[in-house]
Amino acid sequence: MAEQRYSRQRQAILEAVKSSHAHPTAEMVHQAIRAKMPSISLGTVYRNLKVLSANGEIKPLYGDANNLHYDGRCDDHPHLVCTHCHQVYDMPDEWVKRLGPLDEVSTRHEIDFVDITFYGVCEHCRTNKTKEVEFS
Amino acid sequence: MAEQRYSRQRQAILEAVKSSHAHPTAEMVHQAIRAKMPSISLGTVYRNLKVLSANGEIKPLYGDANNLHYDGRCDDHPHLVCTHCHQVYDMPDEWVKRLGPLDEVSTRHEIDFVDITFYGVCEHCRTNKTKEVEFS
DNA sequence: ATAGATGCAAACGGTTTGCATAGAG
DNA sequence: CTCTATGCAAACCGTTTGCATCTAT
Repeated sequence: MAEQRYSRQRQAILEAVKSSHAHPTAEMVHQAIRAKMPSISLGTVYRNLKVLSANGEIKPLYGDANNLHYDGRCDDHPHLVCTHCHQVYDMPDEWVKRLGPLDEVSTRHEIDFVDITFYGVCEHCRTNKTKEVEFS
Repeated sequence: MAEQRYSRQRQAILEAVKSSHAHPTAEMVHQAIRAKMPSISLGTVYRNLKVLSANGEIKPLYGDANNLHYDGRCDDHPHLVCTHCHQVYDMPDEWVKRLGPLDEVSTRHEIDFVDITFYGVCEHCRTNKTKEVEFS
């Protein structure tokens, strides 16, 4: 791997993802950082989210079809994707443990990691029946 | 739900997804059908994949970040996404059963279904070490 | 005859990239 | 001083959409 420099922007992006509980998208990270660093470009955010993922410092979440989200927690745990508001929630890692060791899963394929994603209606949307956003 | 007509195109698309073991993307379905129905448009394929998903006749797979795949099998089973070739494989539903009943998962959120996706290197890519495609 | 479905092509939106410049080491 | 990272804007590419036409019922 080539040498890597720790720019203010990269630091801010890592910090933003780590400190957020919302599993932010690139757009959300960009908005958040702009408050303090107005000149940061969206392209820089995208580039750094890739770099940080490759470094294993953050984790991409594929569960929401519409947008790529990122998780500051890198330990293995499931998520809930709300089919109404598209928000992503952490779930207890108990459910990952129930699967047992990954090397039992297949002898033919090499399994590196699992993703468990629950889909449903989050507690907020359950009460706020008003907002009817379509999930596709 | 509004009345629905069973066009030749829709039939062909359903048939193509059901009969494929490759968890095809819209593009793949389009190519497959073009052989026998050269005039079918990609837009029609996209529209019908949505309709058929909404009908519950096929299932969208979000596990591959790059492309939306579709599964002709609608029963609940995990998949393996190869991080080298992006191919999607079926895995035994045993792993879903290990999670236990979904209504135990959360009392706060309403859980409707789970998705378990394994990531790794498929048996084919394991032996063909030559092709080094990057997964992002 | 009447709506739903199609083909075509343009538009969309999230993400990536080329390039000149800035800035970390 | 060197070479990675940035900002900007254009390009990309998978997907959606508007519209005139076709077709299943």
